[in-house]
Amino acid sequence: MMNTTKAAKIFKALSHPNRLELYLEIAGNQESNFEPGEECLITDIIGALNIGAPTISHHLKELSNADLITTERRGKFLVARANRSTLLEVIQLLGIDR
Amino acid sequence: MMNTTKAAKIFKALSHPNRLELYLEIAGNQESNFEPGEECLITDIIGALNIGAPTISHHLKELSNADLITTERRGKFLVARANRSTLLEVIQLLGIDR
DNA sequence: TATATATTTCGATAGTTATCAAATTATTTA
DNA sequence: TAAATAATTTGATAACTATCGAAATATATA
Repeated sequence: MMNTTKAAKIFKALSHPNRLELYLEIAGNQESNFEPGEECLITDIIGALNIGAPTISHHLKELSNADLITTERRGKFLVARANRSTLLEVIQLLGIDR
Repeated sequence: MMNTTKAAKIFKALSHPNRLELYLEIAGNQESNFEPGEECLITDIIGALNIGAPTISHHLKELSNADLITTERRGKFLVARANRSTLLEVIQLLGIDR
């Protein structure tokens, strides 16, 4: 269920430039490929963003805790996917459509 | 212009439960009254939320810095109004509509 | 099995911030 | 003008967090 506490947590997850960039990278890669098989590989993102792997790991956990993404290990790699529904719910709370 | 830095700042402004509550109070009061004269009086909010006036003042400044609200002094009182357009812009950045 | 690669955990640090009490400023009203 | 009300500023503190390097773990591959 969505409430202000949960919503604040979601916004917090998106409140840091690097972490927001990370989320957009994950959400963006997802939408640019229609194949379900072409998810976002974290190892590629680490190269693109200018922060170390430990920090990426930390950020991923926060995005995951906020239900903004899901992650899945595929062999040696980590695959991330964006949860559009979480974003939709929190936007509804803001009542932007009224 | 909207970019990730600006967007992160907006999300940060909404990332604290009390401040989000404050924003929703401002945005909510606004929509419940159609008269432009019936804005949201801060003095009423201070009674409703469980935090002191200095903290409210601090939060208002952050919401204002993020362009989420505008404030105006009316005599002894402060009046707040929500900026819907800022919210719309940041939602567009998230690409939820694609 | 030994090495290489990908990610996470740990420990530490520097910077940020939500909150309050006290004092101050702005405005109205008695 | 004096007192009351509304809001802000100041100064302090406790809690949080983004980041890193180093070490540990997981997995694949030579």
